[in-house]
Amino acid sequence: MSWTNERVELLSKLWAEGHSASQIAGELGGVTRNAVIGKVHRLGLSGRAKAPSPASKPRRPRAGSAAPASPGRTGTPQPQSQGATALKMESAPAPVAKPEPEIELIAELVPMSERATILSLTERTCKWPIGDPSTDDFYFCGRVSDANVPYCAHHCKIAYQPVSDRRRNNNNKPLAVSAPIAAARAS
DNA sequence: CCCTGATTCGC
DNA sequence: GCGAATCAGG
Repeated sequence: MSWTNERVELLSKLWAEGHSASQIAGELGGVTRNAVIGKVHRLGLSGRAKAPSPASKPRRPRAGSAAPASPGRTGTPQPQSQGATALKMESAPAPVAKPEPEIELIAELVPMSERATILSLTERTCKWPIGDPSTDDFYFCGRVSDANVPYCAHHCKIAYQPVSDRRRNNNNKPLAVSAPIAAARAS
């Protein structure tokens, strides 16, 4: 697959929204996260919020051709950009930052950057449905979950509530009680 | 271990 | 230009 204008545009959009490279790769399809990262760099839209790390990164000395070369690196600072393409992207940095520190209390509020579409769900993403599946504002929680566990920690608490300890008998085993669908309706 | 992005370099 | 391999960090 090649990087068509549309794919590049979608890549730029998702990247700007804070999606991870793997998520973007998953939604684009046909590419790996490495491809996405590579493209992101080539497009020059990398380094989002990344301070110049102190000291590290001698970079791999991979055997074989050693390209020492690094003498005169002075000169052109590279203006970059020059979007000749017909991208309608409004290069709005939009700092956004991180606003919500407490997601716990807010029942169904997942940051845009973490929301998942049906296509980006994996074995370790929360599949808790949020919203009405019949509308376009529907999405899955998408936060990380343990392998093979369908929901993130937060939604597991909702999905697997103790069968109530009223019964002094015992049974500590968590039982699946209400289907998330019910909760989804309510939200 | 899982994940993240960053970088290099053969193609 | 592309992206696998690799690296470095969480």
